[in-house]
Amino acid sequence: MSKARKTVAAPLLPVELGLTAAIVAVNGARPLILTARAESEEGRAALPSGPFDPLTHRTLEIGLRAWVAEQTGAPMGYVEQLYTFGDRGRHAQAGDVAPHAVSVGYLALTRVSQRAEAAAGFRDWHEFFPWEDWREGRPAILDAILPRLDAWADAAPGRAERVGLLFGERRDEERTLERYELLYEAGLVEEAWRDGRVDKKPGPALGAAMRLDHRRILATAMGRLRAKLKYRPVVFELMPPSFTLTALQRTVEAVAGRQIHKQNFRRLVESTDLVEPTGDLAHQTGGRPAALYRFRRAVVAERPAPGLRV
Amino acid sequence: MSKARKTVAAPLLPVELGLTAAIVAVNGARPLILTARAESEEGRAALPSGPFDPLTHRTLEIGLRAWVAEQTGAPMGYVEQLYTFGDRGRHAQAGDVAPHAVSVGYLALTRVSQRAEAAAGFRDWHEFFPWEDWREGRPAILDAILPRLDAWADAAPGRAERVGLLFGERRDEERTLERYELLYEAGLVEEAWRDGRVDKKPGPALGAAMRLDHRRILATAMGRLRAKLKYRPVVFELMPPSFTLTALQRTVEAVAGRQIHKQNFRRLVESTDLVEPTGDLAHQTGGRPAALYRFRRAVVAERPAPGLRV
DNA sequence: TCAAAAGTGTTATCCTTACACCCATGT
DNA sequence: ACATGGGTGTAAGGATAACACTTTTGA
Repeated sequence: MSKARKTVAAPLLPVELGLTAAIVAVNGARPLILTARAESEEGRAALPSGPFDPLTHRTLEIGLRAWVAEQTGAPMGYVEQLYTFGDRGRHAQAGDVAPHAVSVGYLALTRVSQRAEAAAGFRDWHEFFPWEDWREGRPAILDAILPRLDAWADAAPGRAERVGLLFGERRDEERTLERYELLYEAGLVEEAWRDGRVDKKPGPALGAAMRLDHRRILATAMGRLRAKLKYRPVVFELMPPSFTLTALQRTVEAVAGRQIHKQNFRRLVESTDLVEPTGDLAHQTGGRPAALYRFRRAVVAERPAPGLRV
Repeated sequence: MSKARKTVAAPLLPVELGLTAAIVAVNGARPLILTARAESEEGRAALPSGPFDPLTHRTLEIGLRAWVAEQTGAPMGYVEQLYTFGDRGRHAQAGDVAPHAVSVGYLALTRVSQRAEAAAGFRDWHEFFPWEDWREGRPAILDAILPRLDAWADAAPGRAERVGLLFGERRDEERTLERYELLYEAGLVEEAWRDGRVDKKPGPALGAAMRLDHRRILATAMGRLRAKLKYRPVVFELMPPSFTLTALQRTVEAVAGRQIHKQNFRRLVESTDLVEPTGDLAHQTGGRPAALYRFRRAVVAERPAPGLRV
């Protein structure tokens, strides 16, 4: 604690900086992630990513918006920085061309039309995280996962508690990253043995793998989004201008990965003043027509933490 | 939404990457931030910062730990990445030598001995954020701040709501960054006119300024720490191995910047099983001796979100 | 004996959760 | 007429917030 007064003013070393985006949309009840089919790495899915060009872009976020608009043609509404990944493991497979590239991960929210979905490269995020969908109750795939995790947990103390906490009924839906990292440690996802960190375990790899550490970035995005729903009105970035309360609920459920009690959800939405009726009705519901609502942008200025504390 | 399948594989452009740390400790009732006296910029306080050297450090965090240990001699316990700042504004004053340096900000928690505090460069964080200390009720400095903010708010619609929401009695203590940024927008902090973004407003600058955007990083660190207290047992990184419940409360209050109801705090601590009695008593309390407690590390494995939801 | 801080008991209120039924429409 | 989803009322339980008083020690 003696020389704390000295600032290192040595010249910084150049590093290659990439920007990677987890662009999320919801279509009906399907949570979607925009993928770019990678040309290398055996066609594994990748998140769209591009370089940060400090000469043309004033800030990181401006750089991101620029090339996502260029690649997807759709402007992103909500954009939020997630995390900066500087792990050497990222490039274990990449031929060591750039063993130290640093990548800044972003979460972006957008809307997608019914038909543009597949054409644009959107895929259900549960293809990559099948264990995260508890909307129909405990996902069946856990019957395949838990025995393998239990076997791994038996080999060291403390592991069993982590498994129970992250994958049990009482799990916290926001801890998607920790769940993925646990599966990585346990050698059950392809990335783990591809990076050469952990030996391949017997049995199939869990979920579709992604390029580099993109699945980790997606896990981070999912967790952050699930957490953010509760205290910021971000769901509305995923909704069309007017929507029914059931559509809103389906969207929240798609993101949160679990069912929500209908009445309580409605009371919550009403009590928060997040929406107001447009006066119109939706008739294509299959049953009684539903009242249409729109987001009240004003709440953001009124309440300290407007969100849907489901 | 048409060409989303193409991954940009163009070579990344080199960028200078720095690591900046907000190293926090609490001494008694004083929340502290470790500063490095900057040699340039008229002796303004700076956060310790250093370059990321990709050749010697495997990850960003390892790089950070290495040079903080080197500079301060004290190993950091808890370390968490905050945000990556790539704003050109950072260097408006720096002579345009490196107009596009990117800096990764970190929050670190450490313990400080009674006497090492000043010698090591620790300063009360309220020197930089005097409006954040509501422990004795509404801070007096608001009498000087609010009229100036109100004047600024009168010039455009919507501003008054933001001011009320961020600086009123019902404010959210976690939104330190937004408060700082509002003062920046309003031209009331030195950084605002130093960066040339906003004209200097009449009246003194609020709080002590810091080098570059270090005060913004500190604001981010304070907000993140205040939020984290509530769902992770991070306070204990600031406590000695054994402590009284009152000392724990003082520490939480120092970080949160507000008073806590004694009985409710104690019940909360008990109900969460975060601590256990050591069996010893502290006699230097000035009154009745207090029971000493220690942190129960086991809770982390037991409960989904262990923290002090004050 | 008294100042100073430790430590406890109780109540009112709000929020969360759960449950079950009726309503309006398109087919 | 009936299937389908829209829409509501109410009650129990737990968490939170507010209150004031007793206890134990060092000086």
